[in-house]
Amino acid sequence: MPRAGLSTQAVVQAAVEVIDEHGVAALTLAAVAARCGVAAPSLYKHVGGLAELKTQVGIRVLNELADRFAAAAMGRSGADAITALMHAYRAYVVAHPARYAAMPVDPLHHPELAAAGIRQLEVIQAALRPWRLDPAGQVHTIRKLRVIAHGFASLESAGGFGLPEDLDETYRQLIATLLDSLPAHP
Amino acid sequence: MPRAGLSTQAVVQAAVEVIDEHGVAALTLAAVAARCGVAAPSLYKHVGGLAELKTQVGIRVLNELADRFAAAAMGRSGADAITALMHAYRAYVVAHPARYAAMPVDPLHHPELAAAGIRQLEVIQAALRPWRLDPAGQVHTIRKLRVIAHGFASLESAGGFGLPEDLDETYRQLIATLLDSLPAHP
DNA sequence: TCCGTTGGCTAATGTGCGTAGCTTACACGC
DNA sequence: GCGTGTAAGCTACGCACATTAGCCAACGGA
Repeated sequence: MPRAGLSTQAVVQAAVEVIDEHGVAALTLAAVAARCGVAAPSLYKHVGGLAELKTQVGIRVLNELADRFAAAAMGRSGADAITALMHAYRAYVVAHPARYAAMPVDPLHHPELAAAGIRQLEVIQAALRPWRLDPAGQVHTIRKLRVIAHGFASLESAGGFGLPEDLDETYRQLIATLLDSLPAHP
Repeated sequence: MPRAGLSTQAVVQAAVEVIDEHGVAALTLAAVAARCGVAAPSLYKHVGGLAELKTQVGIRVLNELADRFAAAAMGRSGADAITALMHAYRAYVVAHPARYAAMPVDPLHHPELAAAGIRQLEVIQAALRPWRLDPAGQVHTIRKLRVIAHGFASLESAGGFGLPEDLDETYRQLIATLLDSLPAHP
């Protein structure tokens, strides 16, 4: 009985691969165990169960997106930075459509996910700084950016757009319109 | 052995009630059967199985929303009509948050759902008529409306907004910004 | 009243989650 | 090199759910 040498992160990695290949609905402990070359109950040595595994996957995905955010915002500011963030969001979802469906929509309500969610938030807040928005204005602006990014991404990743052509143009228009609606900044 | 007097529509109705009360993840044949006062296998006399039941629920929800659309657009035109449609969308989702999660995002790709999806589309196309958009402009505009409505609704119904106050204002701003971005019409 | 159809049932199978309890590989101390 | 404790694997089991098979009774029309 040689050991497989698993770890929590290895199990999460296998779960992400299962999702990428077969969709989020195919994430079962049986599938993950098979991919790890292990019997299903053995996974309980590394994760608390299916629910916890899904939470871990959520954390992983949130952090991956936060990494992309940080990279996209680096060296940019103002409208340029916001545009780069919005395109980084979409690029991640296009690269990993199934994985996006595993990203929790309300991370701040879950203690384990909150840290990863706040990482994303901070990058956006920094990018908005040049506008010197009042707190309420900042809340509305972040919400509107999120509505557009999430709305577009969830529709695109779920195949919700009938005609695939010109999606870039639609997304560009959405971003441009939102930026135009912000007050001018120096 | 008295009969329960079920029908396909009665089973779908029970499924919608289960979703409303316990969330879309709780939609199981066992739960629907219990609500109907029937053993689970008996449901197969009325629906083909869980997958088909979910499709039927999707059709029901799509049509309910299309009904709201038709009612909201009646007697209005132009920006007034678009605004009414957007608020009808959100009002439906606020009234039935769990049900919204059962609404398929890509109805046009499924023959059984397409008719209900097209009903919605036609109401929006009619409301946009005063702008006399060229076909590409119409596609982009409908997509943008959908991104905003679906993005906002899915975040709101999933508890994705941290602060509940002022959500009306955020949504109003999104609609107003989009309408402002359209060319003026006579 | 008779009989075919139809809507209900029980029984059984397969899959998946999760628990209990056993065994053994491996790292560490001597 | 040799115990030995821990932890990583295992099998066996119970439960929930979807689905199929096959039985039986209720209902409605001739």
